[in-house]
Amino acid sequence: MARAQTLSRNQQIVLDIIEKAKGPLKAYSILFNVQKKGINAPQQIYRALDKLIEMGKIHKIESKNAFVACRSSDCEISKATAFSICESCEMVDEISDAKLSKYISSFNHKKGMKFKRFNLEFFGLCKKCK
Amino acid sequence: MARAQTLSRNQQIVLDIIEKAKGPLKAYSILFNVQKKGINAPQQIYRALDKLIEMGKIHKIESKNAFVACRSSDCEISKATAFSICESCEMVDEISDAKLSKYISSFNHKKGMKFKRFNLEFFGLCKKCK
DNA sequence: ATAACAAACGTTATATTATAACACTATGAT
DNA sequence: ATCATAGTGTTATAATATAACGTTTGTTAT
Repeated sequence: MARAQTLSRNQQIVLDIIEKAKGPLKAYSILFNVQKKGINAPQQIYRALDKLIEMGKIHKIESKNAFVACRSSDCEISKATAFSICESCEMVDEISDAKLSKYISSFNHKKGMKFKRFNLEFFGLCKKCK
Repeated sequence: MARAQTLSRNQQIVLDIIEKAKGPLKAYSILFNVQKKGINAPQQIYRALDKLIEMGKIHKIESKNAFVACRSSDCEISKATAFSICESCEMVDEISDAKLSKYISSFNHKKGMKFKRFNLEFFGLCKKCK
């Protein structure tokens, strides 16, 4: 059996940094921030990121190649993610709206494809930047 | 004034390749395919791609760093894109479903952000791969 | 027609993002 | 104890994307 929720040393270090951050972090910026803790190579970061994503602890913002902590306790499996992204200040906010998520999840493609998961990214200007 | 819909030489070359392709193409695979036509550098590809995206002729599949031709004549401005992506064969299909698009477009974030555009990517197994 | 401006081009160099491969270590299950 | 699995550290390299510069072409206004 896989260890239930225990994080490995590197996973914990990477998660801590991402959770403390105000916005999305890039892999190499994480790397630079943890070199004092003895992590030296991109591989170590990417491996931790992969696992954290699998566990639903973080999400990747695909349009930015950046990573944010998951704030909505109910998406452990990360199969329905939605974000709002400010095109000016780059702020990212996770949207957890049950209705929206349910609506999209129940969408069925004509061509017979069954969806396991979706990712939705909204773009605009946040309150501040407007 | 910008030229209405005329494509430049490089833009046309790149668009042709993408339109002929059965699936999403990566920038460097486009590059390798057009070297015989005198395009030698990534810059030339990326510049064409940027313009084609602006014009709504192609879309970027963010989760794959790949590009597909736009098949739905009504998204010239590319502000509401949705794709289904097979996790096995990598097939990508543009979804144009007015109802879905309308529903998502009309979604308003609590935090006061006004959305200009969204991109939705569904993942699963296509008919063949199931 | 031509000057002025904007868009596109070609090129070299470099930055950024991500993975391959290999040997080693720690942990958990039987 | 031993076997399997997950995690680690490291070097090297692949893949994706942009910066910067000077030139050429196309469009617009005069």
